[in-house]
Amino acid sequence: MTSLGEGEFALLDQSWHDAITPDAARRMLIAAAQAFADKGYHATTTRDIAARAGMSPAAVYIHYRSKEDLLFQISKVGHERSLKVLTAVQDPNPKDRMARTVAAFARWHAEFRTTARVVQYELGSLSPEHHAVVVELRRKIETHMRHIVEEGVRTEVFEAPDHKGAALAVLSLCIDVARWYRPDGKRTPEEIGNLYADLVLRMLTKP
Amino acid sequence: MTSLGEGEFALLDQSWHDAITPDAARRMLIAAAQAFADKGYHATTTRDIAARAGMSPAAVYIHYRSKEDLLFQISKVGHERSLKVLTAVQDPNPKDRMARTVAAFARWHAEFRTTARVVQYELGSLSPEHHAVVVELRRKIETHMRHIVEEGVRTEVFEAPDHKGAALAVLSLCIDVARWYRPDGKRTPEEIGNLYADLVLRMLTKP
DNA sequence: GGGCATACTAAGCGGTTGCTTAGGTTCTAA
DNA sequence: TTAGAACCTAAGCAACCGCTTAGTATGCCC
Repeated sequence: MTSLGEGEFALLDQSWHDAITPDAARRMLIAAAQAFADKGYHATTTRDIAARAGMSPAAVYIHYRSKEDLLFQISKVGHERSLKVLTAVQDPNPKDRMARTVAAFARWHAEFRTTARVVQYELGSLSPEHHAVVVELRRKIETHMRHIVEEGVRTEVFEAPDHKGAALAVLSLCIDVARWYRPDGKRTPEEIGNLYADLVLRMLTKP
Repeated sequence: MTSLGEGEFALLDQSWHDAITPDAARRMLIAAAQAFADKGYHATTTRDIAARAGMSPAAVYIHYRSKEDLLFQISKVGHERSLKVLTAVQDPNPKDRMARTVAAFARWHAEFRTTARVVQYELGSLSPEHHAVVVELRRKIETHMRHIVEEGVRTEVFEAPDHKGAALAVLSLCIDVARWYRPDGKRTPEEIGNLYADLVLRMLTKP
């Protein structure tokens, strides 16, 4: 329901710069992402997207096949980004690895809340073929988190009766940041990441 | 995308029995709740709701002013139910109180996933007036959880540098159950409640 | 300058949307 | 037996949807 405009656009424009060209196509995609995050995919019209991008309704179809294609591009690249953020951390210490991973993943869901909301809440609107592509990326995310939990349990620093359930809960906690985070709130994305890293370590660490 | 039909309908019908009469109005509301939970408010048509309830499209408007009115009834009663579940637990021991509250709240979000999804993910589709009503109920939910955290911190069984942040994280964890829970999964709502109660106590308890 | 690809707009088409209207059926009670 | 309330349907209206078509402006190579 809220939009920050200038500052948020600049952040997203930079974020999508290497993935989407030319400029007009990227502007259209960012406009779509903001509209989808704000009102939801089905409540957003192609005229709405075009207006946000400062172009005519027909301009959408020069760069994209359909409204659903626009959603798929955002969802696919968004999922790839969040997977990259999750897997980027490498640390020999299981506790440090978990803490840094959770901090980065939770932070991403706050900082790139616009993209994250589309990634997490609009998968049901994808076509069956596109849905399958995205589900595969989500499977990788779950597997990776489960491995971090299991590494900690194996080295006896973590304690979890249900590895998969614990991994799911950790991911769930981070993902839900995209739902409640507001850019005008008093916690910065970095602070949220640190708070969550601390909470998760408490949750998992063997006493 | 999945629907269980018979069994789920019976559960919801019983759940809404005292709040919505007559029968036809309740059938319509349950049909709407299932459709909204399944596909989202904006992707659901009034013809779709009527068909699920086994009636003609015009029948919707005998019992409800508009499609948005249907959403408001579900959202309002749903919020009241989840607040009641949260506040029902009374226990002199802060740890037991938190454990039982989290277990009940998380369990509710699994068991009544259909209602919970509408409650948690469709607030943005309410009219400004109806949105305000629901936001007030949400404020009460947050306040209540913060008080439970603060009671534990005061009696020195919990440890949390940021009371409000911790309460938000606990609620967030429970709420997100509505997103990932599947009735055909291997964990029962009760098991999820117990798992989550354990995780939250570990998160908050002073070592 | 001429030929041509790229990027865009104005206008609008067929289909769907939320909702209304006019009318019919069933039930209760005097 | 009949008046009237409650409940439901068939048909359809105005507005809006995603998307297409026909045509225009701009830049680039020869």
